[in-house]
Amino acid sequence: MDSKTLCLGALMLGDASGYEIKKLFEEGPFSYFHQSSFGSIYPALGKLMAEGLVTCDEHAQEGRPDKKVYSLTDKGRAAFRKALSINPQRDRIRSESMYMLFFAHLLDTGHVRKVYDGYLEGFRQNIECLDGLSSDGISPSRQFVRGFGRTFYEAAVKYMEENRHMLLPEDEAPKAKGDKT
Amino acid sequence: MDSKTLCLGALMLGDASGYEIKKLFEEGPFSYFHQSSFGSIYPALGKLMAEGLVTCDEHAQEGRPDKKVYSLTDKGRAAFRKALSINPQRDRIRSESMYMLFFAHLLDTGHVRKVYDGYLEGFRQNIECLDGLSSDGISPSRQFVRGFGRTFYEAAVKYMEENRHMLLPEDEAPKAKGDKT
DNA sequence: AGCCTATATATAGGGTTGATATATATCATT
DNA sequence: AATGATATATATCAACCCTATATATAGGCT
Repeated sequence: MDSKTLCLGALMLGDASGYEIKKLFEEGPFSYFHQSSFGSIYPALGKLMAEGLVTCDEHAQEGRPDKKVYSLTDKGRAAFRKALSINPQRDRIRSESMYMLFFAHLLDTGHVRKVYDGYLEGFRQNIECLDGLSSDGISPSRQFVRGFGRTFYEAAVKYMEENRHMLLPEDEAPKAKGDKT
Repeated sequence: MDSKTLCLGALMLGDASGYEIKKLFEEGPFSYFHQSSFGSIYPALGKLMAEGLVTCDEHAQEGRPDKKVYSLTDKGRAAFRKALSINPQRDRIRSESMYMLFFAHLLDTGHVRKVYDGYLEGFRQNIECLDGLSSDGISPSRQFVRGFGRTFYEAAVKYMEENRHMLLPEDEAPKAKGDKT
């Protein structure tokens, strides 16, 4: 799914600037299952403009740089639907943490611990973020996707809490004792 | 994590050709959490050779093209450990299926159904694949990662089976009745 | 014959990433 | 005062990766 389609989808949620679109992929609803960077967003928006799929209003702001707010045209909305009517490609995942954990037996224990705990904490934070979101007025689709993400994070936390001993066997005994006192 | 490091890791599992390395990322143990393509593997192997991190033996084969089998040098092993001792970057995920399901309310029901069922079936197949693998002699690290993947796929299947009504409400009633007869 | 599959190596063009630059501000620290 | 951090904004570049393609060797199917 190319960046043009990703931007079209972002604008389906409402008019937005390039920066705001980036935020949707970085911290917003898309961040859990897709990504896109400035280097691809701005050229994509330019192309969408050239193709008549979006329009752009430049707004001056106080205390901030000017802002270009992009809107979908009818043509853009139609193009978006069309782009989403294809067969989806397979999910693509790149996890450096998981790659490192795969080779944990070759790595320094302290480093494995750091990677492990950082990864686990990341999942916990994702759950917190999701739980802090309002579900007022969002579509069932969006609720579905959010719930899917939450399910995954919870399963990850649970698995990692229960199976830490597989990678960090020496952490288990002293920690369990500490908790009991 | 660049393709050089990915190839070094692949060779930690044993000597391999470029094609075999690709297979590790396409269908093998790495396929669940990383990816790498011919377009990056072959140039990476070339660089690793130039840097003295791998060596390469060319083998003639019967009925098949010649095969270049790459091996790690000690220098390559050390470089691999070093590359894995950094802080991992965040996971990167791109899911066209999930992106489409996010916008399911805007799409044709038949298409949503197809995406949904295809996605669900993909998770089921991943579980089958994992279950068909032997766990003889693999490291705890590798078992951990495999178990993590399985946990995720199972959670995904469960969630999708239980929440299909959110995206395909009209599918629920007739199907449930069909099962009861 | 053409197409598909599998095993193999290799590459080109296009797209993406992460870093960077610039701008406008505020705040905190040295 | 200077520096660094943060946030909001637009924009770009070099390096990297992906997809598609080419080629080779073979077998199977239409």
